[in-house]
Amino acid sequence: MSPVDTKTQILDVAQDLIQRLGVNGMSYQDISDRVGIRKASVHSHFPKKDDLLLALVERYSDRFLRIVDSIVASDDGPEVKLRRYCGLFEATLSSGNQDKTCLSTMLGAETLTLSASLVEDVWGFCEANEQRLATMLEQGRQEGSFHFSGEVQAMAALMFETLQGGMLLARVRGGATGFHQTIGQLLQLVKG
Amino acid sequence: MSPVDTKTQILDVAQDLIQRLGVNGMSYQDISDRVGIRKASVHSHFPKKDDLLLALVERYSDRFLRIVDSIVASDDGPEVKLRRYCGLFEATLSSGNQDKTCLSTMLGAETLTLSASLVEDVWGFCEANEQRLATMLEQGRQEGSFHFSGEVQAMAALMFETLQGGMLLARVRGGATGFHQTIGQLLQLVKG
DNA sequence: GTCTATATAGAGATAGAC
DNA sequence: GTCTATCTCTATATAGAC
Repeated sequence: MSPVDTKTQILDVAQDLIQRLGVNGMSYQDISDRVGIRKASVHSHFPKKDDLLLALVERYSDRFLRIVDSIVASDDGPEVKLRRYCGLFEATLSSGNQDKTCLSTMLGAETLTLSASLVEDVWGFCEANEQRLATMLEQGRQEGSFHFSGEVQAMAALMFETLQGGMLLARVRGGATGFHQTIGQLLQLVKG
Repeated sequence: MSPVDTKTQILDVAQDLIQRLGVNGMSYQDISDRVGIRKASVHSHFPKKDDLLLALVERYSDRFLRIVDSIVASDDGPEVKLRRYCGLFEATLSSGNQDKTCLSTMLGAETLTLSASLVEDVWGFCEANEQRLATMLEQGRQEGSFHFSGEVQAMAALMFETLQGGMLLARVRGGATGFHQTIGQLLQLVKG
């Protein structure tokens, strides 16, 4: 077994490709080229593309939510927590080969071309994020540092949607400056 | 010439397919099937896929911004203007075969697989929308009905990003209820 | 402008040898 | 697990007849 086993390498490469090009903009050939194996070998690990995608979303969701939960559970104040949470998306955008969106952003765009179970998993990831956001917003309200109007749940959903849309637009604009500005604006709105 | 000429039919069908499935989820075959002509005939109108896409974005942008400008120029109050503007995106989501995103949302996701000139046109569309939003927000501030904190330009960008992200998420959720709620929340934040 | 026919390339996927 | 080889389908695109 190499330092990183092939299955992991396949997932790593696939994730990078999908976050940048989308599911329908990437192929098994692209994966095998980068991993340095043959297309058939990729199929032996993930027979169908949907198998790969399901495994990928599960891994991505677990990893991401684990980090989010560590932020929520930390003893930072609510505002710092929100900043750190938003920072995860900024980090995604600039990581690796650059210009990556959140996996759920890309799969969200391609929803109508994906299997029902995959969409369900993406939905679960989004729901989980909104729940974590709602928790942080609730903490800030009770603590007295957040003063936004409207329901906590609605504000959480809005924040997640803004982050998703912001990542898309950052790539169209060709830079992360606008996305950074949006996050600043978002936090200002939350503080009220 | 039929009541609707073929070139227009091609653009109509292509737009519907792309707004739902994306550029990379749709083909010339799909278009020709629905228009009722042969694939080669589609190529005679738009030799390369990029020709079709450029024509499509131009038409979409012109039409959409024309409606937006009529809203901006109307004698409605700033809040009604914003509501009407957001209503355009809600209408898109529910129109025709349902589950459509804004064209720029879909092309934004696929940015890294598209030609530079096409991305530039998408960028222009987004910029134009943010400008119109900034105008409406500025009017509301001067009139005294909007009290959000932060720069007008930053708030305009945030609004557009939220609408784009909201359309994506609406499809993942399988309904427009959440998107409608988000627009309500957005307007509440603007009023401050 | 639309058609038939075709070129070329790439997709996802499987069989079977090593 | 990885390979070669192959299957089948579909993609974009063009040539040339009607």
